Amino acid sequence: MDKINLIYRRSINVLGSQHWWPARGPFEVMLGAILTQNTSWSNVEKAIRNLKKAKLLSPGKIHRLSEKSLAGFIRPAGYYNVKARRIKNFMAFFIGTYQGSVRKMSGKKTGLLRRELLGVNGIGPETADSILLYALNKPVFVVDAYTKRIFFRHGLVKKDASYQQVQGMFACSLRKSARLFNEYHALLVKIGKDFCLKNKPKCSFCPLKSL
DNA sequence: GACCAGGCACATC
DNA sequence: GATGTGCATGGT
Repeated sequence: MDKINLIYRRSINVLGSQHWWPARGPFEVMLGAILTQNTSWSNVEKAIRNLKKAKLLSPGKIHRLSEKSLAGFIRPAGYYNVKARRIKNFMAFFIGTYQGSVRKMSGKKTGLLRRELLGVNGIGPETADSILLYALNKPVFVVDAYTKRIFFRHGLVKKDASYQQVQGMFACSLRKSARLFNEYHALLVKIGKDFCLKNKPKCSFCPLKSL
């Protein structure tokens, strides 16, 4: 068995199923995907809570909200001015193209939709793929900083590997399943947070030790 | 106080 | 195509 499958098997055997994404419903997931850019999820939760408390958790309401006002609500998530602009850009696209309907958006072919998402200023490959996988249940692998770091330390990719290169590796080795991609990515984040830290890796406790 | 967190766009060479 | 920089809060 190849190493990519081996890492998955070992991770899920030791850590168990992770039950991602920690948000309620596809719309919150899409919002969270932008809010969590280079930011911990606990801060994202605070931002979403603020919007929820103000009863603003809908595409139309956020679309009508001023950028400045939105920035105030999402402040705890950091980069609040940039993210407010990015969220507004996304809502304009979501409402303009799909009338704010997750069902309509989900009906589009995955490849085309990915291109459209990447066309929105503020949505890059990871955010687009997070939306596709975690909000719309499309079989697209999400590559993030943890994924790259773990795979680099296991000698599977070069340090400067591109997003596409890493994503391609998964596509080659794994069956194309949203459920599997979801679980695998969630496990990598768990391992990244708990063991594969940036400067102080705790390799001796890592489930992937000796792989 | 330093370091880190589920990126991205933009400028510059 | 590669490399550098700004964006910002909150937890450890």
